[in-house]
Amino acid sequence: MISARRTEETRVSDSTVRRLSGYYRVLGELLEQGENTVSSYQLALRSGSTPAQVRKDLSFFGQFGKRGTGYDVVQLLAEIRSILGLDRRWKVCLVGAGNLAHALFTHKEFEREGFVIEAVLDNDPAKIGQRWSHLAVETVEHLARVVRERQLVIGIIATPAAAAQDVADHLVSAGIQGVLNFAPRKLSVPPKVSLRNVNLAIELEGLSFALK
Amino acid sequence: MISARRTEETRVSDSTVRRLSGYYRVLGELLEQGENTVSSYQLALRSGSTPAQVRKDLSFFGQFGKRGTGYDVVQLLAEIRSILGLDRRWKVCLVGAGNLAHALFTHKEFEREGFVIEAVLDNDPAKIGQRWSHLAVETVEHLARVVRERQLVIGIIATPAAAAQDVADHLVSAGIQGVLNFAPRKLSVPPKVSLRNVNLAIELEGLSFALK
DNA sequence: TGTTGTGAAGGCGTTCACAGCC
DNA sequence: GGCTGTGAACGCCTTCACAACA
Repeated sequence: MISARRTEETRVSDSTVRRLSGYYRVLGELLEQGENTVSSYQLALRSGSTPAQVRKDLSFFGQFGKRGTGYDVVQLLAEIRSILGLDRRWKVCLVGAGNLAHALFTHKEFEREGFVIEAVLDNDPAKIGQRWSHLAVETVEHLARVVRERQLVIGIIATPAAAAQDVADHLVSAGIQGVLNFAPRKLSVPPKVSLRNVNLAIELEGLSFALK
Repeated sequence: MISARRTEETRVSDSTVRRLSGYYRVLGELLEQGENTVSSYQLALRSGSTPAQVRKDLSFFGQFGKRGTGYDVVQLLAEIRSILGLDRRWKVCLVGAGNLAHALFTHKEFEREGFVIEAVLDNDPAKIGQRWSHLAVETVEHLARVVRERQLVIGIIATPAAAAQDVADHLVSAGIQGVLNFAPRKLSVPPKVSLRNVNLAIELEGLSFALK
C-alpha cells in the first residue's frame, strides 16, 4: 500500500474531508458486493459527487488509481481509512447523559470505526451512578480528572446550551484535542483544539427556509 | 415591520441560511438580556461570523438596520423568524423509532420553533403500538397514507442505512416536501424535494482527520 | 480505448473599503 | 462619529479539458 501522505503543504478543505467520508462508505459497500475496482465516475455516482471532484480530492493525498482501469477497492479503502485516521482507536468522553447522549452511546457504528466512549458524565444526581453498558455515569465534577487519567482525546458535548461553554473549557484545560458539540451554542476553543458542530435545529431551519 | 422579501433573484447560499440560524439564536439571547439594539460587530462576535458577513447576509433580504445605531433586536428577530419560515407550523413525520428518533422526539426545541412531530413509524413489531407521549408508534406500512391524510410536509429519516432510500421514496411519492436524513447513505430525491443530511460519523471522521 | 492526474479556467462565497445615512 | 449597505476585489473550491498512461 502506497503511503497516504500529503507531499505538498496544500491545506485540504473541509469539503474534501467530508467527501472522503462519503467515498469511504461507498467503498465499504462495493467491497461487500465483491467489486474489485471502481472508477471515479462510479464513485461519484454513488456518493453524490462528480468524477473530477473524486479525482481531485484523492490527488491531495497521492496517486491511487490506474489509468484505464480505475481504483482498486481494497487498496483505496485502506488508503482512505488511513487518511481519515480510522486505523486507530480514539478515546472519547461523552458529556451529558440525556436522550441524545444515549442515542450516540448505543450507536454501534462509532465503535466500529474506532471511536470508543470511555466515560459518560452528567451533573444530574439522578443519572450519576446509572449503568450504561459497561460504564457508570460519573459526575461532571470529575471531568478534568477523568480526561487526564484516561487520556481521552475527543469530547462530545451533549449538554444543554447553557452548560456547553463551561464543559468545553474544562475539556480543553484537561488536554482534550477535539470537540464535537451538539449544543446549540457557538463555542470558543483555542485554535489547536479541533471543533465540529452539529446543530439539529439549523438543519430543520434550513429545510423550513427552502420550503417557504 | 419591513417585509422580509428578496427583491432580486439572487440565489441565497446555504452558508448564509445557516448563519441566519446562528444570528437568530443570538438575537433570542440578546432579547432575554434586555438589549434593544445590536451592531453587526456584536452579532458577529457572538455568532462566530464577521461584521461584513452579517451585513451581507442580511442584505439579501432587505435593509433592516439603522446607520450609526445598528439593528433593532426585536425587529430583526421577527424578520429572521419570517425569513427562516419559523412563523408557522411544520408538520413532521418521524420514520424510525430507535434511540436517535426518541432523542429527536423528546427534544423540546423543535416544537418550540414550530416543528411538530405528528407521526412516528417503525417496522419493528415490538415498537409498533408503543406510546410516545400523545402518539402511538405506527407501522411503516402506513407511511404513505399517514403522510397524505395528515398532510405532513417534512420527513425525518432515522432508520438504518439499508432502509433509508426506500423510506425516502415512499415519503416523496406521498407528497413530502422536505427530508432530513440521519441515515449514513446518500439519498436520491427529486429536485423539488429539499434534502438535508446529518451524518454523525462524518463529523467524528472530520475530527479524526484533523487530529492525525 | 478507457480512465487517471492535474494545470488552468471558472464560479461562487467572503472580505474589503468606502459612500451613504443616522 | 458610528454603523450600515454594497459594489469590487479577493481567494478558494469546483469544473474543465487534456496529456499521460495502462
